[in-house]
Amino acid sequence: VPKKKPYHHGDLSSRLLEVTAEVIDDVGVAGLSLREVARRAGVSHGAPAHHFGDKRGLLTAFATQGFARFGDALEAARCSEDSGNALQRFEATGVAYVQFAVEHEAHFDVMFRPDLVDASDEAYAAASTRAYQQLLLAIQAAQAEGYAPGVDVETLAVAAWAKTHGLATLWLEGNLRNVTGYEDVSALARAVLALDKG
Amino acid sequence: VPKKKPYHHGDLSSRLLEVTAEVIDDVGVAGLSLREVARRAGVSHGAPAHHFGDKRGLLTAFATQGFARFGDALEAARCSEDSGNALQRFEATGVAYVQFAVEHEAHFDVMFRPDLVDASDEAYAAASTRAYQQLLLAIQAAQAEGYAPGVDVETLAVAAWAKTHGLATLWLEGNLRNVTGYEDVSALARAVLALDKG
DNA sequence: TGTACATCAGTGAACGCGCGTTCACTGATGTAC
DNA sequence: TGTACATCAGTGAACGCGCGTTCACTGATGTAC
Repeated sequence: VPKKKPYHHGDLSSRLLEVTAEVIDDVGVAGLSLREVARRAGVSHGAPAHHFGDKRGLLTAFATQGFARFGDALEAARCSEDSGNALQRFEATGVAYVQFAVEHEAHFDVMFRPDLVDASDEAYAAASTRAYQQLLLAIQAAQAEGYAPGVDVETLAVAAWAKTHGLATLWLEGNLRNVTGYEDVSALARAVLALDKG
Repeated sequence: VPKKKPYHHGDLSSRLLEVTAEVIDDVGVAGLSLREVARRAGVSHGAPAHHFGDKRGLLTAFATQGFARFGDALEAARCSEDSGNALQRFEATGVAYVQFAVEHEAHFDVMFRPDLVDASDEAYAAASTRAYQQLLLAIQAAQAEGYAPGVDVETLAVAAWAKTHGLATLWLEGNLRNVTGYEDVSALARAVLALDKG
């Protein structure tokens, strides 16, 4: 299948999203500007508006891309066949949550920011819902195998979400820098998430 | 004890901190500017620099104030005599964490932001350490009464912190808006934190 | 194959804006005698 | 009580900056015939 022959740049809108990640890595979300993104993409400062309308548009597309990849990562963990039972896969999904945040900090920093993003955007909503579904499915599977019998799924979901999201944000903000005794974030996440086994 | 007679305004630096909270409530941390703070305090735009040096200085003082109040709130919950045993007080401390975040959103939004704050500021470091101590003390007391025997305190602390911090941030960012069946955040927090009892 | 035309990606000048910071100053307050 | 002086809180003009957005445009690409 031959790629669509693009116009001038080739594939500017993808490239702008890549550059967005780089800029956020360098100067943070707050420091991101359309003009800097354009500059690094080697394109005039008006170009991004052509593809994304405005700054919010760019960030919405960026967050959507993040949620798509996030959903993939969670699904992969949830469906992994390495671990025998559903409870283990549930834990692995939680670890994947934290790992994704650390490995894709730029995306993660924008994904949950309704102040920066157009939350009513259809693609955005769909991608974030799909990611959340992975968490729910992992919990339901674990519960079907006897985990937390009789407890409301929604409550379990909030608990799992809070724990992983809290770990991720605390780590990214540098608040866990003093925690010793763990090789990396994943090891810490594994230890923390294993606590409420059974 | 008569109050110190102040200079012109009376107590401008306290007032500036109050106004900072109002501005953040209205336009978010990202939208905060020294000029707007000065404007709302009815003072020239150069005045804040006089008290706080620069923007980072203002935010550092604001975050420090937040941590001081936060520490008080956690300590009050940890030492509350309403609940009989240490495990209950540990849970109450967690609920207080979430409750503080929701009731003092402006402060909370700045407290954990090393990108906005001078983390090496002594008063800031002291206030945040003190708050963290409350969490540790609550856990140690619970453990002394048989909670999570043999588990590393640090791991327990990270788990508790992650859970409460995650709840708080998810709630504040509006991500738990769809969760039904709970009267308010505190009820949700209570349910979530009660899960890993025993 | 060649030509005329339509499309649309990207340009670059221009706009108006609010910001943080600096700095010489004013004038209110407190203090020494 | 009164006067001279020192302190310092707050003023306001000025600076230079980068930003988001708009818009008439250029010119490369694709298409119809």
